[in-house]
Amino acid sequence: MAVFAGQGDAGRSMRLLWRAPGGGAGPGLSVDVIVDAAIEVADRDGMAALSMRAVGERLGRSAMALYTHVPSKAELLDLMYDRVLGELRSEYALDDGWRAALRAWAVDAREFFLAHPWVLQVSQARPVLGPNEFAMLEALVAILRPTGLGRSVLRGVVGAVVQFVRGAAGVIAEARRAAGETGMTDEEWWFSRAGLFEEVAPDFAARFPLSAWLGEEEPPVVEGEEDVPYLERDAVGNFVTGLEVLLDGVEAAVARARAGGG
Amino acid sequence: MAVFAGQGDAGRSMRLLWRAPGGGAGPGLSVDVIVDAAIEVADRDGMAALSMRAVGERLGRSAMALYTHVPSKAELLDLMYDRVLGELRSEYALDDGWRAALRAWAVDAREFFLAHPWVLQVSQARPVLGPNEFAMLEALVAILRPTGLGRSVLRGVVGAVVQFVRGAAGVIAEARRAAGETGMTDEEWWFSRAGLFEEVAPDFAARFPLSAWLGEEEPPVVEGEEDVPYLERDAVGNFVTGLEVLLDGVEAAVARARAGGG
DNA sequence: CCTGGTTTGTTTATGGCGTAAGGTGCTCGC
DNA sequence: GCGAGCACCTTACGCCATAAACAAACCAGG
Repeated sequence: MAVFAGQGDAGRSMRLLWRAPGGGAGPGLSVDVIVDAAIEVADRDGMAALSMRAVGERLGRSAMALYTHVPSKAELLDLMYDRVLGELRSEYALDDGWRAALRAWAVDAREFFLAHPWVLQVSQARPVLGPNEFAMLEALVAILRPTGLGRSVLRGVVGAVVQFVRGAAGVIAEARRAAGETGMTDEEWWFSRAGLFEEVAPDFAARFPLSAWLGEEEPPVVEGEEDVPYLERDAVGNFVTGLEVLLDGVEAAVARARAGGG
Repeated sequence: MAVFAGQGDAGRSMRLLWRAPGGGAGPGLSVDVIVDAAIEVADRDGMAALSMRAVGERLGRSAMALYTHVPSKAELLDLMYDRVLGELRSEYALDDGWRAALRAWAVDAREFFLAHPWVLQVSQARPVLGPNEFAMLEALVAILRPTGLGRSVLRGVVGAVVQFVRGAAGVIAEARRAAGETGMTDEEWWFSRAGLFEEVAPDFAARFPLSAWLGEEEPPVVEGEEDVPYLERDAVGNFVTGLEVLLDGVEAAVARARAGGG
């Protein structure tokens, strides 16, 4: 389920988020050490495997030892989330125009979400409001603001781009996780499924002709990505295509703003 | 976390998905009764509260009683997912053009996701492949195919629209859930947070000027939706704006396809 | 030096979870 | 009448987050 974080002591949580990092780097535990360990666990084994026990074990301590430094698992998640967002690039050159910059942002963000897929499972509502979340927003607005887009359209565009990238990355992330968990490649899974499919729904093509048509052709292999597995290749292709469609939409909004606004 | 379903006996799962519904409506349990009860639990209390014990209790049985009819919680989720997708409209009139139809689809889908927010937490990769999932896809393609879009662009468009709607609905759903869980309205939460914010990050406007600018103005109240809470109003506005941007992008793709394809 | 309070960690316990294993009684086909 | 199989039960295991109580290590003031 989407984990909902930050229900605990709001003040303590916010103070931890915005405090200067570092602090006492002694032999004992510290917030930073715990957050790093938790991120490693989540990166390697996924959100489902992120437990206080697992994090404690990685640090050679008990689960309860963490509670001295971190109020609860929910706040720990907030901290992990904001920490890891710091990896995102915060500036994009506009030399080649906003479209190239926004495309680069989307590709980087997709890469980021794939490196830390658990981030996609952190709730978006009532956001964490940490500094790095704002840094990410700042980067996006810096790309889009010079286009002359108004505040409300810009909000919509930012939302659409973020949702699209999150969703597209999520499909890829889940394909990878499934491959890891089942020990089955995409191809194996897909063809085993296809066999069952004919047994169980022999009239598929008649009942769902358009879906059948849509699935008829395999996704093409892009150069430099010859070893990308089946479902993921599909998802990557859809990401690239969908992103350009979305960018076209932004382009139209920009044109309208420039025509209307001066 | 996103729940990954369907790891069990693939054959049994598929057979359950594609079987004729109904069957013996005796006094005992049945797959349909269990699936309905599980959907009720998930709709009312959310994915986190969906446990075999909870479903059993709702039916006056033990948790283990369910296992006679359903192989595991994962397959139950598959069945819930496909069953509930059946609520979506499967046909959209094209009298007012594909754009109006696609907009209607998006609005309906958002409504659907808000009625069953747990659906957003079911994995998208290695899809469930139930009949109603294909029915949904069929409806979308039926809207877009007459535009003359090619297979690969159409895939990208479908993906982009679905991701966008899912993401936008997710934000709203999580805002609602948060309000319910914390017993705090969006306004209360937001203003309590804003107070902390000034204490903890007094230089916010200087560090993140663009984010500050973006947040300066409150979202307008749309007529007929005067009582929609704060964060949700914001999210709904972004949905409407973002959707039109996306539709503009699709429009550009359609124009290109018509120019190039004949 | 000692002493007392604070900090950092431990162990233990409670109530949840999914589900394996093994039991009980009812309903059929013969 | 009787054995088989079904529907359902209780129990148990190993996870989970975290509350509560306790121990050891540090530091300050005398």
